[in-house]
Amino acid sequence: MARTVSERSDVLPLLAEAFREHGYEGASLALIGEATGLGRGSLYHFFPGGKEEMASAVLGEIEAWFETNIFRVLRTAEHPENALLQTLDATEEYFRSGRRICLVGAFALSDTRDRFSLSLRRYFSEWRAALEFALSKTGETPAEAATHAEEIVLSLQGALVLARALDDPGIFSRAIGRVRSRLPKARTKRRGGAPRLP
Amino acid sequence: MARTVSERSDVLPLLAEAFREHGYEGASLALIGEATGLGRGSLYHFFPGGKEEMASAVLGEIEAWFETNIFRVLRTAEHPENALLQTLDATEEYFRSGRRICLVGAFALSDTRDRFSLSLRRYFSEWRAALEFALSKTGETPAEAATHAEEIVLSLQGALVLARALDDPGIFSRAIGRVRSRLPKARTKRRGGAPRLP
DNA sequence: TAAAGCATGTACCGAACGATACAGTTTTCG
DNA sequence: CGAAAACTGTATCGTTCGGTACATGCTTTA
Repeated sequence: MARTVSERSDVLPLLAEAFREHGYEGASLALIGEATGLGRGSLYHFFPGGKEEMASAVLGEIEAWFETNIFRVLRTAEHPENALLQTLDATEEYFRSGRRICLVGAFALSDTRDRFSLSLRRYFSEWRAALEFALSKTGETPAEAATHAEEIVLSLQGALVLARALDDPGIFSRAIGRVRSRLPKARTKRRGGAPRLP
Repeated sequence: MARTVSERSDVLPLLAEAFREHGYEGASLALIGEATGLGRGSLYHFFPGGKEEMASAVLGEIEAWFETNIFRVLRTAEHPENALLQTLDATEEYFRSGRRICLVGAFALSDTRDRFSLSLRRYFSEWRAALEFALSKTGETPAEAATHAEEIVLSLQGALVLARALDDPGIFSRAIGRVRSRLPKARTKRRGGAPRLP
């Protein structure tokens, strides 16, 4: 009765969506099975550790995505001003302009926080550190950069909460816009090398 | 086997604490019974509607507290600048300087959002509206006041998320401080009567 | 003090939970 | 081809879930 070959990585997005919609406790195995199209057997084949391993894997993939598309970009950019704008765009797209919640933030406010505290800390502190690094490269003082970075992460998270509660994604877009407008201005002079995204 | 007379209002804070710690789904009746010291019988005597009514009552009490201590103060203050500072202090105290999460925010990010969507909307929109009103009375333009109010609520919520995730209450205190410093300055001149704003 | 009504603890219910066992089916590869 | 490995659906485990029933005892009224 086996079906076509599935890969663990294939079900991760579906799994993530299920946890996003229902939370850790709320996502029952029946629900997860429905969301992924997999039976309990398959689920436990891919994730022997059960529900906890499923959530852990989802968090891992989220971290990996942010590491690739946000943190690394901020850390390695030649032009930090452009990198900041670029990662802000990527963030807005990732959260579907406020229609999608941050699973990490949701976990942080739930009682699953303790279970995944390491992942949660890493996610937020890396984000903050990467922003801080890029901001300080734009010429902000260490103190300014630290405060500014913290405020950016916090604004995005708060905007997601509010957007969700008021069912108004515009709140998130506006918050992103405000963050963008407070960024150090990018140099207008474009050097000949490899121009960053427009 | 009855014990001393309890009042419904007596158990609400304990109930709130249980929901804060474990979330709606995570707070089982066994846990709630333990937290409140009440058996299922008493619980269902006070809250015939079961768990949903318990959570509803808790949200109601939270709303009432904010209405009294925050929203009304902002709406009826003679000196909005002072009211803003005062309610900010009250907010910091309420959230125990970042050590306590916002149950309403937590609910907003969980799958219980739909169940209590009305309460969640009311809480945040009243908060925002009250801030907006007070800010516009300080002389901010309607557009400025609206944006500013939204940003304050959002910052506080985001700070609570971050403080929880990073286990660093200081994040919340710093955020409050930043909000405070961006408030329109209160007039130092104190007139005897009831001074109106220009 | 006796009746009345409220408050409470205990036992219990069916349903759903997370998890496991296992047989059956497909894929892989020598 | 044929055996080993990978995969998946079903049945079922023991537990816990939210919720109910009810007898017992306390507090209040008279």
